[in-house]
Amino acid sequence: MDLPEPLPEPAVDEIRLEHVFAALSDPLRLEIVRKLLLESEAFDHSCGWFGFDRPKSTLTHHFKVLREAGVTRQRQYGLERRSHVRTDDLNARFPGLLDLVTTDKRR
Amino acid sequence: MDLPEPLPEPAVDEIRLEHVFAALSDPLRLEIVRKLLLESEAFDHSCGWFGFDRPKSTLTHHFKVLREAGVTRQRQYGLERRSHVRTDDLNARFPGLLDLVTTDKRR
DNA sequence: CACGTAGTACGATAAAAGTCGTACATAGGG
DNA sequence: CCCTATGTACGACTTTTATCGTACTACGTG
Repeated sequence: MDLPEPLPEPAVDEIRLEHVFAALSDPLRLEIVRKLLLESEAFDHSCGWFGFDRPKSTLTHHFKVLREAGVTRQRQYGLERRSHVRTDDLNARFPGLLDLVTTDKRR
Repeated sequence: MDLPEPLPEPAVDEIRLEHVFAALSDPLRLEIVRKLLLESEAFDHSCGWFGFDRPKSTLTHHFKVLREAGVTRQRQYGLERRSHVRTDDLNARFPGLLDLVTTDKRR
């Protein structure tokens, strides 16, 4: 089955550890990635799904930061732009990193 | 053998993942931690040891950020303030994170 | 076609972070 | 005592990041 082309993103070997750390150092983006990992492994989600109480322009900004750091992959489905975590790529490059995100205890 | 008291630092269970990510998202601080891990596991080092071409005030700032995030522990030895990575604490809280720092390939 | 929706680029603003010079405190040695 | 060295707090400046409103584009539906 053909998927739409992903939006521009770094190649696997271009993903920089400090860029990934920077992307995940914001609490909102950390929560986005955690939610993607824990609650939606099988399929993508558009921006609206996350239920964050933020203007769309703010969420657009954060999704772009995650994509440009190489943490997420985004594809356009008609009106919707869906994201999921580049789990295989990140596990190849930084094994265990995503486990830290899912197991970190929140207040 | 008595060591000097560490400078103020967060308790193990107060260390926040996003604070650690933020501390390690700066290339200079990432390099400081990597160097501490790879080249000096057995003993502490003062600021001068790292050989960074930066003013002392800049290095003081970065060492403080690392300590306040809970990544490093600093102790005062006479004139010198020596740092090492809180390896046991970080491995307990975020297993595998420090491995990512040491194995990350640099340009 | 019109309309509603998703999502964006742009720009403005505010906040945060990084850089570094300066003057200072402290420690240690002679 | 003086001198040197380590390292800092403070403040100023620059850069980066976060927030969000606005106007817009593109898509899907009727």
